[in-house]
Amino acid sequence: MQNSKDQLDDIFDNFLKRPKIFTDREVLRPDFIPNHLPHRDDQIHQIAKILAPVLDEERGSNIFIYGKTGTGKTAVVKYVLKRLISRGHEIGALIEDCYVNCRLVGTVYRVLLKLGESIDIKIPFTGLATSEVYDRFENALDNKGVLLLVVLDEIDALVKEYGDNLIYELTRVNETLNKGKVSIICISNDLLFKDLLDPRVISSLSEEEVVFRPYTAPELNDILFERADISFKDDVLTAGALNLCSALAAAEHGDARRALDLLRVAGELTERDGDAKVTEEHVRRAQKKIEEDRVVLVLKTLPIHSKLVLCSIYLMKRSKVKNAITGDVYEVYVELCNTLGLEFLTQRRISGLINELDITGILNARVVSLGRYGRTKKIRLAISNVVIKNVFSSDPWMNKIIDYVPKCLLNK
DNA sequence: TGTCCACTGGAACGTACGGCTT
DNA sequence: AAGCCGTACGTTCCAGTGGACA
Repeated sequence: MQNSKDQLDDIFDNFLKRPKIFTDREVLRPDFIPNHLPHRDDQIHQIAKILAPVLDEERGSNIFIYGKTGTGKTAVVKYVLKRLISRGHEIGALIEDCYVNCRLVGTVYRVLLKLGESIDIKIPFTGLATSEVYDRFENALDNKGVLLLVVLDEIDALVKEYGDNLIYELTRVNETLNKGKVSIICISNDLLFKDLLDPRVISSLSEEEVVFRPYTAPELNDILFERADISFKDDVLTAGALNLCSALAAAEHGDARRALDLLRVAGELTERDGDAKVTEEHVRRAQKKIEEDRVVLVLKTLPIHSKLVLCSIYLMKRSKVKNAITGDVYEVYVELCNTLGLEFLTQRRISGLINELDITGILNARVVSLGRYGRTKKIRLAISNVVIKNVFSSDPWMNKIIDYVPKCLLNK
């Protein structure tokens, strides 16, 4: 006991004595909005000009913003809106904004709920018809006479799932309201997203379009340099580490979020090791750690049947089955369910779950035709056996079957 | 060249649940 | 309490299909 106390004291002492790396690590978080956004002056000015009429309490044009992840779309919009709203409030204009990430919020109903919250109306999180929520929102907006700037981020996710009805209704609000007004700013990662929209929606929504090109490696370097300056202590970050972060992120379609993540995690690893400087080696380890952490999180939070499907493919790979196809995976899956005494789902459902696992990047599933042996999916694990074994060994259900040898594989 | 396999994937529908309005 | 609503998760049905094989 004495021994472990001494060890603990050592750990705490070392922690307190370690070289300090960060002055403010929050600056490197993806949702931090800095006071200066390098290489985005054009977009900032463009959006500001489009929205400026709002200060006269006139409706600004709707805006459509495109660009891949980590190109600064969200940061720029939030930055401009913050400045615009505060200026508006200075001169007593009735302007409010509401930012909604459609992918996180998930459904049309909940988007409306968020919009309602932003103008202080209370809407129950379930129980009402969507049209009722819409009416309440519209009435409240008109009563208050507010000009609302609605930002619908990752709008492509919502439209793919539920269609463009919400956008259509919102673009029409201004026709029915007397006092209140709405300006819509849609942000999409998907450049082909417009094809999904009704022509009427496109015409009213695309009054103005702003495109965000990916950052180049030198541009990423500038961004990282500015952030590192306020987040790291002096002389802690080596130039090599910073350059490597930009280069790695530039290779991944110029994703600034990715670059900042790399830098933050590299700093955290340096701190944990008690090292004095962040080096290229720390950045390389950070890259590995980010990917591993993502995979482990996905694996742990998978629903039980998805875990069973994944486990089936894992067991097949371990039994040296060369090409896992849907029908065989299903056979193993059913056997695992029976072993655990669980009800099994239909093959149609499992086919869908395999597609979902493919999207997360844990699997590669490719539709192939085997001629007269039919059409199916060839399925491969995209992560190592070791990771699956480790994660599933600590899962109360999966650890019962992680070493199981499926009988249906014995004669294959 | 036509057949036919083993699925794929869209669509409609069912069920359970929490929670609203009346 | 009854009736309705949105959401999540699943089933059932079925037309469609790429390409090996006879």
